[in-house]
Order: sequence, then C-alpha cells, then structure tokens
Amino acid sequence: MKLYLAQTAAERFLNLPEEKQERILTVASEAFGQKGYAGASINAIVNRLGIAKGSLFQYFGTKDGLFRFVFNHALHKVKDYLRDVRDATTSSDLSTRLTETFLAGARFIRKHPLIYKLYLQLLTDDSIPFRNDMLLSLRQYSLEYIRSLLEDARDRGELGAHVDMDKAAFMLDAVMDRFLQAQAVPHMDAGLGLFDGDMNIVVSWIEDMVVMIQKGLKKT
Amino acid sequence: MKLYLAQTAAERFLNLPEEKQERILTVASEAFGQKGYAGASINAIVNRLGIAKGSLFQYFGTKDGLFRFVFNHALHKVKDYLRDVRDATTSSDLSTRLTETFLAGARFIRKHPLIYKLYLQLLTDDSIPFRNDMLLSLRQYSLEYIRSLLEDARDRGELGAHVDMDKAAFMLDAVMDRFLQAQAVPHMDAGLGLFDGDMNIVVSWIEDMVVMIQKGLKKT
Amino acid sequence: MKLYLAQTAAERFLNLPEEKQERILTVASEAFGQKGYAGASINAIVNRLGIAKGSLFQYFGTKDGLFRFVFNHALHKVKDYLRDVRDATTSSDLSTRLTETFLAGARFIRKHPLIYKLYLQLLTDDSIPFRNDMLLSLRQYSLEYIRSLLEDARDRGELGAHVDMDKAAFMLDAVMDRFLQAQAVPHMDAGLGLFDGDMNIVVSWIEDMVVMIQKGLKKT
Amino acid sequence: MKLYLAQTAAERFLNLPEEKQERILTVASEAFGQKGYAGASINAIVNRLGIAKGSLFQYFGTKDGLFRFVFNHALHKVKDYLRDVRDATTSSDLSTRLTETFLAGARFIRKHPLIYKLYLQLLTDDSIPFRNDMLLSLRQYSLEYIRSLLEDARDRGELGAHVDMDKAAFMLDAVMDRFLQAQAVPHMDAGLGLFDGDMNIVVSWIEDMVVMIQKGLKKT
DNA sequence: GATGAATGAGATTTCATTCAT
DNA sequence: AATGAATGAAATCTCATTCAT
Repeated sequence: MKLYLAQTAAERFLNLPEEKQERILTVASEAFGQKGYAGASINAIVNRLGIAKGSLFQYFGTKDGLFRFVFNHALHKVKDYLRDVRDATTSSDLSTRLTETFLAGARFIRKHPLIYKLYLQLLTDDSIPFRNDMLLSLRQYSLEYIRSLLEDARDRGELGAHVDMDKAAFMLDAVMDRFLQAQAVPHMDAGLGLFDGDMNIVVSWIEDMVVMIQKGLKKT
Repeated sequence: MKLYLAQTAAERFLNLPEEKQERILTVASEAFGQKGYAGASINAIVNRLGIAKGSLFQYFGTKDGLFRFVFNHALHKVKDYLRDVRDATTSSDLSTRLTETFLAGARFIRKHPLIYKLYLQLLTDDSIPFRNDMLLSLRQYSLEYIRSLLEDARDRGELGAHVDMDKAAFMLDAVMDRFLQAQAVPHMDAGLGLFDGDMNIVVSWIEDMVVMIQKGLKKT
Repeated sequence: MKLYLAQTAAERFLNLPEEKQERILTVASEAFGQKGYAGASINAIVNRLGIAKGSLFQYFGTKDGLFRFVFNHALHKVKDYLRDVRDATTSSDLSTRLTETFLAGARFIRKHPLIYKLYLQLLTDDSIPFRNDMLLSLRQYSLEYIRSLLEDARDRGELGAHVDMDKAAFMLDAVMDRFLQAQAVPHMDAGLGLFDGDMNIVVSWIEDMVVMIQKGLKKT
Repeated sequence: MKLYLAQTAAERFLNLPEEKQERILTVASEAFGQKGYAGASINAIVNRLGIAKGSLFQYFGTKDGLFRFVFNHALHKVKDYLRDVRDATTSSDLSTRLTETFLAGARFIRKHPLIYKLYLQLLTDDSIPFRNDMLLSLRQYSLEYIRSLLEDARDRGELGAHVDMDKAAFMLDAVMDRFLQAQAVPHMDAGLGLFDGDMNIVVSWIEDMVVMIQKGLKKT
C-alpha cells in the first residue's frame, strides 16, 4: 500500500485500526463530496466523527493533506474495481467488455456516490491543491484503460488496423463518463427518468458506438 | 430586462450605469467560477471592484442573492446566444444546425470560460442555494432547445416518425455537453490536444450521431 | 504623518478617533512588551480593549502588521523626544548634552517602560518579522544621533580632530544604552539600588568618558 | 552534579546516557534561544530530536521545567568556564584578568551563541517562570565574580582603599556585558563591523576603565 | 522507561453581514 | 445611495499535556 502523504503524517493514520480509518475516510469524503473543498468544514467532520480536532491534523497535517488522501484512496478503490472487471472479461468481445465496464462504473457510483462527487469537485474547483496533477493522472488512467480494451480487440481482429486508437478511446471515455455523471448528479436527465431502472438504452448506445468506430473512425 | 431578485434590492443594482453593472457581474462570476460558491469571498470581490462592501449587500442582499443573480444573468446570456444561432439556421438541415449549435457553444465558452465554470459549480455543490431548481431549469432548457431542432427536422421529413424524440435529444445533449466540458476544463483531453485547433473531429462525430439516430433510435 | 503599513490596512486605523488609536497602541505595546512577540495574544489584546477581534485585523491585517505598527509608532515617539532634547541644548557643551540626552532617555523609559521592553524584544526574538531591518535602523539612528553631538563638539573645538568619531559614538551609545537597560529591567543592578534615586553616578561616569575620549581615543 | 528539578522527574533524565542528555539540552536551548520561551514549541523540539513527546515530559514534567533545567545547565557551564579563567590568572594584574575574562566570555558566546540568547530571553520575557529569581541570581553571580577580582587587586595594593567596590564592579559588569551583547546580536554594531576581527578596541577600552576607576571612582 | 495517539483549549485569521454616518 | 467600521461566529491549525500500551 502506497503512502500518499509525507510519511510522518500519514504513518500515524495508517497505524489506526482499519475500521477507524474507514470511518474517517467515509465521513471526510461525504463532506468533500457534498460541500466541495472550500465548503467542507474540518470542524463539521470531527464533530460527526466524534474525535478531537487535533487528531485529524495529526493524521493529515492540513486540510489539503486530508483531501488528497481521501481522493487518492478513492482513486485506488476505483482502479481496483476496474481491474477486476477487465480481468473477469478477457474472453468477451469489445462490446461486452465496454458494456460491462460501464455497468460496473454505474454500480460503483450507486454504491459510492460521493466518490464520483469528489471527482466532479476536481473538475470545477481551481483552488484544490494539486488539482491539475490529480485530474490529468485520473483522465490518463481512464483513457489508458479503455485503450487497452481497444488494443486487445484490435489484436484479436475485432477492430480494423485503420482505427485511430487515441480518438476512439477518447470518444468512448467522454461519452461513458457523461452517462456516469448522470447517475451521480440529480436532474441531469432533466426529469425524464431515463436512468432509473435498467440501463438498456445506454447499453445499446454503447454497442452502436463500437460499430461506428469500427466502420468509420479512420486515422487522420 | 427581467428582474431576478426581490425588487427592492435588485432595483438599486439595476439603476447603476450599465458599465458598472457589467463590471460587477464580471468580477463576481470570475470569483464564483474560479473558487466555487463557498470558496469565493465577498471581501475579495469588493476589494477587486474597489467598491464598498455595504454597496454589494444593498444590491443583492446576501451572498446567495449575488450568486443567483450572477448565474441567472449568465443563463440569459447563453439563451440569447443560442436563440440567435437557432434563428440564423432555420433553413439548414439537422446536422448543420446541431453542428452550428455546438460550435457556437464552443465559441461562447472560449469567450466566457467562467460562465461554464459556473454551471459546473452547480453540478457539484449541493450547498448552493436553489441549486436543484437552477440545474433542472437549465437542463430542461438545453433539452428543449435540441428537441425543437429535432422536431423541426421531423416535421420537414428529415427524421422518421419512429425516432424517440426524448431519447434522441437526451443523447445529443449529453454528448455535446461533454465535448463542451472539455473546452472549459484543462486536462480533460488527457493531454492529447484533441481540441486545440479546429473542431473537425467533434463535428464529424455529431454528424455520425444524427445518422445513427435516424437509422436506429427507435421508441421503446 | 507617514504610513507604516500597506495603505489599505493602516488607513482604516488612522481614520479612527485619535483617542481610540492611542488606547489600542498602548494596550498592544503593553502586551508585546510584557510577553514578547510570540507570547502576546491577539485574543487577550482585544478582550482588554473590549473591541471585536475582527476589528484589529481590519486595522493591521496580521499580528506582524500590528507589531510593526506598534514598534514604528514607539520609535517615532522616541525620535521626537530626542530631537527636542538636541534642539534644546545646542548651546551647551558635549558633556552636558550627552548627560541631558541620557537623563531624557531615562525619563522616557520611566514614563513609557513598555517601549523599551519592546526594543529588548527585538534583541532576542529571531522570529519577529523584519527584526533585522528594524534593529539595524534603530541602532543606526541612535548612533547617528550621538555622532551628530560629537561632530558639533568637534566643530566647536571641544574635541580634537584626532578623535575617531565612529568608535567614540559607538562606545558612548553602548554604555548609555546599557544604563538605560538597567532602568527597564528589574534586578539588573543585582539588588544594589544604584539607580533608584538620582543619577549622579551615571552622570559623572558619562563626564569621565568624554574626557577619556578627548584624551585617548585616537584613530587607528 | 546538582539536581535542578523535583527528583522524581529529573532522575529519569539523569539516568540517560550523557550523550543523549547533551543532545536534548542542545536542541532545547537552540529552540528557546531562537524563538523565545513562548515561541519555542515542544512539538518542534521532539521532532528535531526524533524522540517521543511523552519522554520529554517524563524527564522534565512541563515546558517550564524544561526551560529551567536548560537554563540552569547553561548557567553551570558558564560558571565553570569563568572559574577556570579566574584560577588560571591569579598572578596577573587586574587589567589583564578583566581582559582575559572578557575575551573568555566572547569566546564562550561565539562557541555557544544560544546560551547568551537564553540570557537575553530572560531580560525581556516577564512570563518566563521564576524569571526574577533566575535573573537576580545570575547578575549577582556575575557581579560577585568581578568584585572578587577587584578585591584581590585591592588586597595586592593595585587599587586604592578609596575605591567604591560596588560601583566599580557594577560599572565594569555593565560595560563588559554590553560588549558581549554585541557579539551575540546581529546589527548591534550598526553595521560598522567593529567586532569582526580582533578585540583590540574593546580591550584597550577596558584598560582605560581600570585607570579611571583607580584614579577617580571614590566612594560617595 | 519509552512511546505516540488523543485531547481540547486557544492561536491567528477570514467571513458574511449590519448599520450609523 | 454609498460608505466602511464594527462585529463575532467560524475557519484552519498548533499547542502543551495526559495516559494506555
């Protein structure tokens, strides 16, 4: 397990019983996810946790430190989750793998809605420390993940050699991310209720995109 | 010009010379766009403006009032802009109209990056007063705008009667919004530089979507 | 009257009624003089003053700003005082002028003990912001003051041309400063009570130094 | 070696390997010397030492206890040093002995600058616990040291019986202390650089003082 | 005897808001 | 209508100290 902070500070946190660690990260990511970086209050967090203010600062040093730890922790969770999905579907075709990935993402967001909110915070708040670094690394990870699925498909002959991998990956990433966004943010469906039940619509849409990419997305 | 606020308060603002009004709204939307609702500071805003703190409170009553005014003002700007685009392209085909709309959006964001940031704030920050109302009305407006383009196309015979208008509008709205997002937020292209020059890729993608909708998006 | 601070901040303070200004500076210099820079508490200061915490920060911006203002204000007071002494004694001989200066200093310290304590703080506390600048400028002022008395004396023929002005000024400054120190810090006389009544001893000692300088302090 | 503390607590410290004791005292006196009593942080001290916070409290009980131990330890060091100087110069004349004493003091300060800073802290900070006691005892020791040199000189016939011993000791103490102060505090020479190289000037000044005392300092 | 997690009071500083002028 | 001084609650963060392990 990597350390996301100056060792002296994060070490202390990692020495706590796992249960307590989990509780702290949950409450903190709730706070950040709901109120944003600036709006979240350390006071409120410790009150909710029932621990002393000083303790939190011993664990993470600063508010920045807490946010970064929370965010990185969430990121690891997502990565682990995605890795599992990829490994469990190696034998399926591209369409299925992408669909499974999307459904897994949707399930993850439904289970951990605040982690996605955390990511949205990152999009909007310039003042989040190291925002640009975090954002870039996150998008690159996502992109590379999808790209790896595409390359597998190409190697297997599912996708023609003419397809521009970068663009294809970007398009899929963009669109799938947007559908995920609609899971986490209320009213994004403008009250139509498109995402409440099953995901049939989105799934068929993804399948169509794969066809389009195969047929039409040539290198420039 | 409509009033977005309890009259007594906003009246004072609307009596100011337009130039001053503009300056105040610009600085305020910069602040909210960059730092978020909670992170923006009235103190900083009035310092930057060089006006008295008390004046701002006389114009807008509270921080909430200021934010809502700024946001509604921005929304009106966008709507005006879009209406112009629609009116200027009534004779074109659907593909062209959508493309023009997207390009107009991209131009608008490039010219007023902070207004889009303001919208992103709305996505993430639960604590923004009347957030849900504002978000819903915004998405509905966007959806209806696209729907009106689609319906025009159907009435003209460009689109078959079998096409599910709601879904089609939603899909187009979602995807186009995502591409716009990439204009406003750095690193969303993961460093690939897809959006730096012309919009050829995005434009051809939109055209492909229209074809897909026409061919395949049946009602369920 | 000069401004000692970023204008925006100090201006607010200078707009206050003089009476209130005086009270604030008095209480603050008491606090700093008694407890040192780090030991003094803004909380305690505002409680003693009966004003709001925020007000003090509006006047001075930071604790640093307050300290520097207080110190500079005190310095100005001392300079004004010394200038008066110099001007009032232009026709006297060197010995008398130095003696008068010392006595004036002693009176000043007795009247404003905390200002001298403030200067002592400067000697000891590395962490005082701009300490070095303040200390250097203070010692240079003191030195130049004494030097100007010496040069007047030389011009009048009281002191030979052979006397090293720099050294003479430094010696007199050092010794007189030390005697002043003994006024402000208890127990510096180790309980002998040398300074309680009149200053005869010190005065005769200063006269002897002038003789020594005239007779023996040659340039090297 | 005497105990400066309630036995129970200090015993633990004195049982440590001398090397560790030394390291702790050094780091602590650095902290107090540089930042003052209030400004020094136990947290910072233990971090620098790499020991547990609890340990320091077991050794010294409180911050006060630590400061007093550090100060008394330093005082002992100085006394030992001075005693050596006195014993090594019994056969010299008064002027030489005083000069040697001053030079030893200057060497000591150069070697242990923070110990002198510690003494300066005592001058200024009313809130240091037992400050008055410590200050009085220190000045008395210094005074008695010089007095003993003077009395030796009188007994040897170097100094007339008419000389007021108390005053003479006080004057010498005051002036020499001031020159020492200039060693420890930067800018006390107002940038003239009088103390950088050898101490010729100060030494000759001390010799002159002895002459003055012998000739002129009568009892009153 | 050493450790370092836990504590909560208190530090400095910022904030939105009020209101007399 | 405009000002900006006054406010005090709440923000982040540091501190000396305690105590179970």
